[in-house]
Amino acid sequence: MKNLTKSRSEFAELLGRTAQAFGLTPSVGQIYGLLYLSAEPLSLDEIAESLDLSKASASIGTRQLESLHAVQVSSKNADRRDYWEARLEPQEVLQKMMSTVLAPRLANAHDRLEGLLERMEAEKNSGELSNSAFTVCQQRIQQLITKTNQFKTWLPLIERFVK
Amino acid sequence: MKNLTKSRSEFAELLGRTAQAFGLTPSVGQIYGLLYLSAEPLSLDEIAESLDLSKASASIGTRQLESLHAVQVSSKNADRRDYWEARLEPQEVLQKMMSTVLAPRLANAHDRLEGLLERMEAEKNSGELSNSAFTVCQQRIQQLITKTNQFKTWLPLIERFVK
DNA sequence: AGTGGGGTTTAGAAAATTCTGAACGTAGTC
DNA sequence: GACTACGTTCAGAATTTTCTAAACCCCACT
Repeated sequence: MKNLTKSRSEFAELLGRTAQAFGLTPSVGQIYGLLYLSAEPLSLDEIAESLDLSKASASIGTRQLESLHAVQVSSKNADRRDYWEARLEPQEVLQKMMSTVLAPRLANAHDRLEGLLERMEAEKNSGELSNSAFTVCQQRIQQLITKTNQFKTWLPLIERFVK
Repeated sequence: MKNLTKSRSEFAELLGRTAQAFGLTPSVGQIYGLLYLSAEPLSLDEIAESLDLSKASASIGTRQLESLHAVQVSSKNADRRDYWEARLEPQEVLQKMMSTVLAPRLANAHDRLEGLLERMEAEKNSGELSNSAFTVCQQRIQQLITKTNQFKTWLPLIERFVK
């Protein structure tokens, strides 16, 4: 990483690993880390240069961060470059991620579990699954469905906490 | 996956992907999924056979799940095999993960940020970092530290919610 | 003490993910 | 209407993660 002090690039790497923990790529986290400590907005080339990334990665990364509302783009006039800057409220980024990433996944999981229950009933009827095995499965999956429903209810509450 | 009905192996795969979202390996999730729907405890060989995994993966996976309190091991007498069964309360597994995985990471992140601040001050004094740039960095990292502290406070509260 | 059935370890194979270079599209400028 | 400076796309290279096979250890039984 050129162009950055040791500690600023260390910060970027820290955020890179953090991003991974959230299922994002390291470079996305690094970009956010870079912008988060930057006094002014940076162009794509500056980002790629500072973090020693290809422009391609920088482009993909910034767009993804934008879709997560973690950064915003602007343009200095008389310059056709895009300039990127971090939104400085990590809580809001987190909140957005919860509603745009976590919530849909939860809904998806819920649907899959429902579908699974149906297919298991079919397997019971066709004899592939013994009655007693089915009972166990049904009961446990039902419990899981209930829990995901509960969690869905709590999610907005947790969001407000985090904010 | 031999030995399992279509829907049971689908459930295992679903949990495999879910596990990845939590930073675990797919096989770990699959094993939990298998045990979660199993009426009786299973031996290592049965797990490997059912999920089409090597015994090595099964061994590593079960041990990791044990450390997360997601499964427990027992032995039928007159049989030296280990028999594994799922703990059926996913909430408690989640809670345990929060305290054993999330909390230490938070603490670690906190320490790193503190260290970073110090090193940045040094960089300012040595002239590597301009005064104005330092001010921005300091302020923003400080904000981050404050937030992680807040989050640390909330964590136990959230844990109780999830349970 | 030797044997066999169990679990664990680990070097490296396989798979999955992430990143890059090169080609492309587009809009502003001369 | 060619040129240039920018962002984007995508095939495949590079890296990282995950899994496996084989060697190993340990204990129970003989």
